[in-house]
Amino acid sequence: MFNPVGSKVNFPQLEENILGLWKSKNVFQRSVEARRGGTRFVFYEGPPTANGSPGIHHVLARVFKDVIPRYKAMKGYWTPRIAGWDTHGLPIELEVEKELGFSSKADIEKFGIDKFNARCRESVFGYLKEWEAMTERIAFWVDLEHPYITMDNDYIETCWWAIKGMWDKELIYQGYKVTPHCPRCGTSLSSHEVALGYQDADDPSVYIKFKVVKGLPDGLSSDKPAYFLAWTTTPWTLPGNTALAIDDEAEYSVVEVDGEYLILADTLRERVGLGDYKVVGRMRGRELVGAEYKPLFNPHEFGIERRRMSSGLPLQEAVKDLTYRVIATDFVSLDEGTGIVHMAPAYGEVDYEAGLEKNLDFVHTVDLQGRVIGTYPFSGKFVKDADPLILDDLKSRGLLFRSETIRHTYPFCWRCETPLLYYAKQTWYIRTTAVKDDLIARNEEINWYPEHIKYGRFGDWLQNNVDWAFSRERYWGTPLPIWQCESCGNYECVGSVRELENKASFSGFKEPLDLHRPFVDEMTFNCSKCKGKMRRVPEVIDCWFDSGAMPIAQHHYPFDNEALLEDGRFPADYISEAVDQTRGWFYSLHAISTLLFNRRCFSNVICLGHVLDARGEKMSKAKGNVVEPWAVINRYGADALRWYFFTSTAAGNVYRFAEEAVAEVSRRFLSTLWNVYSFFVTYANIDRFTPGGEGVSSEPSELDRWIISELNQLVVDVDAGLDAYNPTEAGRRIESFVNDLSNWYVRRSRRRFWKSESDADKLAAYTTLYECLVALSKLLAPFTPFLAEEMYQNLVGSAFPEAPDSVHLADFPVADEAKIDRQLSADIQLAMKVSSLGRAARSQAGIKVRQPLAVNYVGIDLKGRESLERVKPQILEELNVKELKYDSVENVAALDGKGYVVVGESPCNSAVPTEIPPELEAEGMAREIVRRLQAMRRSAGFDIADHIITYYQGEAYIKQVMGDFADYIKQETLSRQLVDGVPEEGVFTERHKLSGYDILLGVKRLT
RNA sequence: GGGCCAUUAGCUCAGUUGGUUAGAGCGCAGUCCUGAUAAGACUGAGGUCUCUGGUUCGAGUCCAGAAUGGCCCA
Repeated sequence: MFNPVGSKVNFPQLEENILGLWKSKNVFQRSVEARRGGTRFVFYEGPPTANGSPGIHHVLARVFKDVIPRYKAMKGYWTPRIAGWDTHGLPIELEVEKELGFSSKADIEKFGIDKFNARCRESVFGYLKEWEAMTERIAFWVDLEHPYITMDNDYIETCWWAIKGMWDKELIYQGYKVTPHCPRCGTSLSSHEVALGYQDADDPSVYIKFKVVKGLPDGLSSDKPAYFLAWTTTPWTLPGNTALAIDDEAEYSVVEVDGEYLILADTLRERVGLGDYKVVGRMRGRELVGAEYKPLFNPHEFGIERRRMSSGLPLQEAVKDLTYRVIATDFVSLDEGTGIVHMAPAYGEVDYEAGLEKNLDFVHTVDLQGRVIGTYPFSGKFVKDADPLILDDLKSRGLLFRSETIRHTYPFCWRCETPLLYYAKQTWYIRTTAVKDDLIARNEEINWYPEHIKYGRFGDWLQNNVDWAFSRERYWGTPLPIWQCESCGNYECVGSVRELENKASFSGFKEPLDLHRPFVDEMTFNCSKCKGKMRRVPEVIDCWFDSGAMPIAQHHYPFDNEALLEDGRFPADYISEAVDQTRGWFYSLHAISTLLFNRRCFSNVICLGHVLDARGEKMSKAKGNVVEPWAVINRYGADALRWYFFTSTAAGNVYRFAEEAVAEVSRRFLSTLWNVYSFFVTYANIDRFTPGGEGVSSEPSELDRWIISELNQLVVDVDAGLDAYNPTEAGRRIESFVNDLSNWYVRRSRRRFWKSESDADKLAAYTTLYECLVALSKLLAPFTPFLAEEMYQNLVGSAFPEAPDSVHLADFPVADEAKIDRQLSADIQLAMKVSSLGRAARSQAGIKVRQPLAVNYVGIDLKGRESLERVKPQILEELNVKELKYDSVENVAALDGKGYVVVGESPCNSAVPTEIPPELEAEGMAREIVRRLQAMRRSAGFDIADHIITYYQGEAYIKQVMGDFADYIKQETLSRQLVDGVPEEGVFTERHKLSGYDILLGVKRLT
């Protein structure tokens, strides 16, 4: 006997029970260990940070992370899954700063880096409990008891080892990077922070004249001075100017103004206010390239260093008549300004990039507090205060053409509202460009889902690879393991704790070991070159490096697990994260593994779309459209949410999330399946059906063979879908199978289950439906692990004590392809279509299906007739007709209006007669009475299997029908007797009017 | 400003190498069936396939441009 299953179900409650079962039986660990001998299937968990509560998008990622390993485990792979936590990084620092009310790095240093980092360490697991609860509740099976943690000493040590490996290959270097810098806080801001602080601001909008000294275009008299006209909104960057940029395709004009020549883009003459002046020459931009001009301020005259942007930034000697060149770049705008762009490589990212490419000079005229340095008249001023003084100076020298103000959006520090300066700072780089070809080649070996990421977003990113600026001037992170000699400037990179301890005159070690700042900063040793004191550089590293090093760092490679790279634990077979990780974790994994080993890091990756709100807009606290995952799970259950994520759209698309969509999934799919399951258990218990019992070697009916054929095809398709990392297709196939199972197989089979005699046909029906439900529980196990388990426990657990005691320990179904009958499948499909047409014809003729008809004509070709003939009984029953007759489509169409109603057109149509002979009308009446009696049984609260006595009273026609169809009525309603007379006292009684005849019916339960 | 993705019925989504009349679910209206019943079936209404051009005998599908939304960069 199976446990009784009601038609109503509380999924969240069911799931909580299953969680208890898994825990008590230790099912997750066993599902891994049971396959220990199998081929290893490696999953890498991209570590989330646990210092915020998990959102709905985390649920999406986690269920995709879950479904594939579950499937692989059922396919016999050994698939341990290790959890991980990302514990470093700016967001954590910012939160602690907020807690402490800090506004700058100076506050942190005053507070003490040790105390600050201790706070960070406490805060990183602020939401750990919630993360663990969520992970468990949605059935993401991952080993939470032994996670890797990026702040552990061992983890950091592997990062050091990796950095040292790159250092030894000369892939690490120090360079400049232009970053948004807050001069008050003294720190760079991340792009995320910059985005927080855009505001409208009034700034200067000035046109500056740069005097041409060489390369003046031909045909211009050299007796008049010529100037390049350039535009800027940041006058303070002008002393840092080292080049002018033009567009080499654009047309430039020379305009004569008050005895001077001004050069600018022709299309911008009008805008600049020179439209009415005489154009004395025109040329392509490329003709201007190489022309030389005199700097506005020669740095050597103001005590400023001039460096060359080649490797090492060599200092340049003082030059009295310094000139700079005009270069061509591809970012010169012809929509605003003058078409000639002022370039200050120290204060602009594109400027800096162009500087590297064109080997320009590099001049810093501002310090990190935003004050002008050197001996300018405006030195010592904050840059914004220096602006007007600079303009006055230029004006006095006749170099200011026009000066206005402009209102535009400019980034400000989100903490202190100070305007940000783009500022070139020293940064440590990883020379990823040195392995660009390898990065691209290794990407060839990765299967991306969706495919377009491979050569699109990710491939493009690799094609345009730039070196990885991986140092951060922060506190809570993996310290950069580079020490510098105080006296000779020599750098040494350290690759392990032991290496550090063994350095000459090493000191500063404190128990217990903590590789974070400030403790690591206190560790010093002697320079191998000059015996000077080596101190660690102040930077920590980008936390993307931490997470990208997880394949090795989680195993403390190579200090432990020396065989890691060869023992099947590398690379990953599978990872999955959302699409924003293409330049985050996907890249850091790929880059580190290519740099160190020139091997791919993962073989298959599902790249998920983002979860947006129902209107397709980003969820944000400000908009108040954030979906709380617990609310959804507590209402509909984790399976419903999982199924929604798997099947609602292709994994790479955005998800338009609405709670109602989860409700629909629950109704449409989970409830339908549950109904089938409940139906089966209810009747199987009544008939004491025992699966696998010795018994009648039953002859499966056409219908049974059909659903078994469909089932085996389903197994093939689901297996293929999951094997191709496409849970969406696989899930949708299951959905359509369940629909067929419920709406055709079960509906068509109902009579077989509730008929009284237990014959071979009945047994075949039970056996077939049982097989379908058990197979479904296994197919669904990776997708909806709770419902699958519930069904499995009841269907298999009770009948086969020797079977695995969890569906997640079972093997994935294997299709018996011999049972796939494509012809039969096509036959039934056609039967469904013909039934549909027949019902439509009845509907138009106004004849209900309960009314039997003598014949239904089907217009169809010969091949179709053969098909239908094979499944004829099903159609006769479905349409409630005595006979199915075939003819050509034309002949059937011709019946329309001649006593028939015809529906459909090529390739088939259907005709039903409108006249009903009396004997069929009586039969219809009998069925009508049966239906009323059935409804009354239910209203009276009888059990399905209760036998009854039926009372009736009515006119002669009713009595005749009751008599003629007595056997039928008795059988259908489980009536022992049909009594023509007044029901006894207390009998459930109803009065009906059927086709104009009054009838009184009573039902009495027999005990 | 650049790159990638998306845009198909009121809503959520399918739509294969270009090929007959563009489909499903939900919702809506109506009818039916019913001991799976807070399900189910059928019918109907609902589409300038975002827009503009192009290639082609033929475009939802290929190409170019634009718009809107999303993501990543700047």
